[in-house]
Amino acid sequence: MTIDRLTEQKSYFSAELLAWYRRHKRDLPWRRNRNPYHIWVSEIMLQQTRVDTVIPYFHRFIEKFPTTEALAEAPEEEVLKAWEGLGYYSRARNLQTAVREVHERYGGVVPSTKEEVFSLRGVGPYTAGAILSIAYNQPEPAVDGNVMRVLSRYFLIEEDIMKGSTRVTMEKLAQELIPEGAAGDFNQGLMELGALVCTPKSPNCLTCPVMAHCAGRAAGMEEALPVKKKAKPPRPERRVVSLILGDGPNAGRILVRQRPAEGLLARLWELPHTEAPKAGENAPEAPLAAAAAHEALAAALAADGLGLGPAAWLMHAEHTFSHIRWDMEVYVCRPEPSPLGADVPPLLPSHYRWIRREDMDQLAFPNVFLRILDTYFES
DNA sequence: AAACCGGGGGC
DNA sequence: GCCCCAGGTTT
Repeated sequence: MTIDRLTEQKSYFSAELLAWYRRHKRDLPWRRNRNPYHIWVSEIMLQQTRVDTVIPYFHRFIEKFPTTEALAEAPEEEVLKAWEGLGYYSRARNLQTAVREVHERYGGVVPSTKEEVFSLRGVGPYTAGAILSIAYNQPEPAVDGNVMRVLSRYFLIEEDIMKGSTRVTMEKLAQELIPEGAAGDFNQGLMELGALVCTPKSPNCLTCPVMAHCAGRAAGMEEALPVKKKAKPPRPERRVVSLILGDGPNAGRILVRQRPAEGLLARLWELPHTEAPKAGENAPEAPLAAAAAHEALAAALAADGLGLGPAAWLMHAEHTFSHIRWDMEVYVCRPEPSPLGADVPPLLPSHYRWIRREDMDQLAFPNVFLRILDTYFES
């Protein structure tokens, strides 16, 4: 009786990849122990974010919130500040929500069953598998972008990896491949191979531990895989931004506001800004007239009870999110002189605040506003 | 299934 | 400029 070819290809892959990982694994901060909380934090930070970006954030975060209890008890604004610049801020708020749940329901111990881990806020199929396999060495698959790329090449799978059904197929396959008793190392090896060898472009097949049985390589398809439908381009939005300098008791301060609790950049702080009138269909790239910019800004601020004085153009800024592209013109402004005199500034809605530059240490700003403020303060 | 949700690095 | 990254939630 002969072992069929697919079975041989699988067992070869499992054994060689595991051995390769144990020889080549990088020394990463979250690999220094098996603290489930550390593993968890690292996996949330690593969602859609590169290892090199995460490392300094991980160190600072664990230093500031060393335990689930510390994170559960921290003010949300401190957590957001620690996340500032990482993006996808719902990850931070969901993580704190989930940690509080771990305290209320599981006595502060990160649970170790699939149902319980998966039910935690911000923990989906990938992260649940990662926590269970890496922290608890349970034989659960952890299929991320790296794993889909590696498996699609090695097994020559041409399904669109953007489809949910493909991920399910990959999870079944990945689970079958886990060597007995080595789920954590194997899953990390799969991702490590994707990050270091089986890269999206120009994979280093000649150094790959499983090249000998790689069907994608044998077919000359490694560069064409995985098959992935193209994403829609982000829709453009033209925005006008105000950097408002205070006078009277607010001299030396700038006006900032906190974003709503839901939606884009939820609860982060920003310079007041508003969407500018759409450019005409026939001239979408025409520069926005200064007068039109001031009018839009003044109208938006008037709705919050603040009058806007003259404005001087400062800079252009662009920022691209996954689904929106902000095309911004920034103006330096003064408040409209108060009818009661400069010593009695008008009352502001509670989500606005006059701050000094030092106060920014306490508030989380999206990177695009940090860049604008840096430019202003350095000029 | 598609949209929403950031930001940066590599080429 | 484009891709895509140790994805999850909502609609």
